[in-house]
Amino acid sequence: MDVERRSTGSVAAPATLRLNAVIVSVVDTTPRVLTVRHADGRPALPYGLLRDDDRTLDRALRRWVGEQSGLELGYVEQLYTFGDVGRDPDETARTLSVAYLALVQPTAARGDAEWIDWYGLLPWEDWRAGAPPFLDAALRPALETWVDADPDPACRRRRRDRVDIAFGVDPEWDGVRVLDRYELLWEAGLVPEAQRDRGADGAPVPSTALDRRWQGEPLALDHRRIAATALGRLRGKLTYRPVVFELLPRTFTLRRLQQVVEALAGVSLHTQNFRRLVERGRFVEGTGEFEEQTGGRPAERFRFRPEVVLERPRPGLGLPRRS
Amino acid sequence: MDVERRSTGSVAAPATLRLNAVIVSVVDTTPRVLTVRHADGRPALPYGLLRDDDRTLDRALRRWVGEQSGLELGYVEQLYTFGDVGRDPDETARTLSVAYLALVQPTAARGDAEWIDWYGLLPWEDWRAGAPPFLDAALRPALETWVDADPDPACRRRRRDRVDIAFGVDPEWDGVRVLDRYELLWEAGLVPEAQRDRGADGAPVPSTALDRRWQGEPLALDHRRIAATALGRLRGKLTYRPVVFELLPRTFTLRRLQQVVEALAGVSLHTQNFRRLVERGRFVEGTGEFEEQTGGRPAERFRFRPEVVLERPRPGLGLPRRS
DNA sequence: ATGGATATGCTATATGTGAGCATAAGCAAT
DNA sequence: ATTGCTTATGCTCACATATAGCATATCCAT
Repeated sequence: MDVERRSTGSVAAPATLRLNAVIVSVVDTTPRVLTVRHADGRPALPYGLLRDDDRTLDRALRRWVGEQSGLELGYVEQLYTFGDVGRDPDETARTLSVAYLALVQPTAARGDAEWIDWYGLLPWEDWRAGAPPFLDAALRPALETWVDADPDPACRRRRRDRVDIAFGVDPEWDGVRVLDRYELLWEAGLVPEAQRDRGADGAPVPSTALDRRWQGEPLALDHRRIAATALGRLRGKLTYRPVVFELLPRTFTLRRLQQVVEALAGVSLHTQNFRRLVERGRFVEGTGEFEEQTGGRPAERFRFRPEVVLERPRPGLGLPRRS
Repeated sequence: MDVERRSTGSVAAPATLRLNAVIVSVVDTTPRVLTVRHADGRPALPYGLLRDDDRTLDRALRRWVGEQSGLELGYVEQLYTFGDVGRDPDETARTLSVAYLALVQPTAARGDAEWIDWYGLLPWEDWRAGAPPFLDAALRPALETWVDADPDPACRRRRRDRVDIAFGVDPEWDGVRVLDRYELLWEAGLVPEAQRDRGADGAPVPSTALDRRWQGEPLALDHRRIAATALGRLRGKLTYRPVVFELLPRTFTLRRLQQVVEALAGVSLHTQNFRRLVERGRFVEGTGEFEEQTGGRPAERFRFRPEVVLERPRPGLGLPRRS
């Protein structure tokens, strides 16, 4: 990128620009994210560069994802642009990443690419079997310690509020606040990245210990943060746009639809109410075909009705709680 | 920005990076956006550059907005990163803009900066006095002409669907789809920018005429598109985060709160139901003071209760329709 | 046949929303 | 003082929607 000069005389930062992709698919009941191997051996989100002949950022993304992995991306959405200094400790210049979310149907990974479990990265986000026990047993206590560690009462107060909002005790857990939670854990020094990222600055990392098992699998650089942003955004979008269907084949059973929604939302849903929502919302139409391998009563196969977006202003699958 | 080389041998595009700000305040009942004068004489969104010593993009934004206009930004949110080629016809390199939304309380503009009416840019978005009459009289017919202008029936079908979704006939008008609407008008050649932007390519601009009055005031470059993105995002956010209060002084009457919400949402609200929402949602608390200059019964002054974000998962002001 | 699993329908209750009526309390002109 | 207009505020009814169950249908494996 060109070095620009500001009229005030200071030199604009030279920067490296990247496009990052959080490519998601749901296999069985597991939401997965495509990763590649980074120089430091950790998994990382795939990235690519912008070329002169890429007319738009979206097209650039589709091009290099196709080149690298052979995947044809369907649904694509810009997530966020990350540009803090020190994101990549090996680079001398600032690295700017424009991150994208993409949804695809299950496909085999190619080359060094690998699908990993999204909840392997963010284990506290999976509430399908109820609240993860380690939340109360280990995570919240560790956060408490961090809250109390600040000498200033006002700061403690702010920390406590943030924890309460993100990890919701009094109100309830808000599935969308994935990034808030990750950032708190990072600040509290409860994920390995905190150590790594602050090594340069020499700022002290709180020593609050948290068992490795509950810290989740880290990614290279700040990529777990990007993955958290993506999960939060996707969960939000589910409720007002019919994006789930991008992850499903042309026909599917209602149970399968529910599984995929549950995988992304990270909660178990009340089946009967979910079905009512789906049918009354006219998201799908029956095909008359039936699935035989259900292990129970055969389920009808449905297909998505794209017309819903014409019929209702903000068609999304509300999430009827509980199993 | 550094010129990068990809392993495939192609040269990465040199690019210029900017930060753009959509700075919003509501004066009386008018939502306003801060503009500066661009080289071509048109108003433009203020922009600034990233410096080495800006640790984060947010900080960079706050720094140069402060330097340029003296404004201290409170609420700031990253909107979108725009990077299509040809955004700035005068630049040889691609210009990347990371756009931000910022909310401030009414403040005088400094230097060449000027506050302009947001609905001067997007007149079809203001439904506070009911549906703008020119929508049915001029805008929709012009869009119809554009829809029918495509020789391919499948394309016509897609165009019609997009128009129906964005300008909602059967379902209803969705206030959030501001960008969809602006983009359609652009594609249909119904805003002056379309002419300007496509001059270079030589692609034909549809000749569908639309009275200048209904095209809205254009901004320099693609800044009206950014302003549209901002309005849509803000309208969405209103419904699930208490951001309105960033635009209000410490105490305010419920009527004032309603005015500001109406100004942003672009609709008139049912006062009684709005009050019910606000009070039952515990967004505010009374101060016991009363406004005397109402021209009617004195109104109590209220203050925002920041605790709501602790009490409820997604506290926002639903929009009870109609006046 | 029996039990377990899945699919699917139905309903009682609570809650939320839209729309309107009614009253309270100020000001201004008569 | 009375009347009428304005804004503020309280209340209610009807209707839509969501929550949480119960109940039944239909298959498979034993």
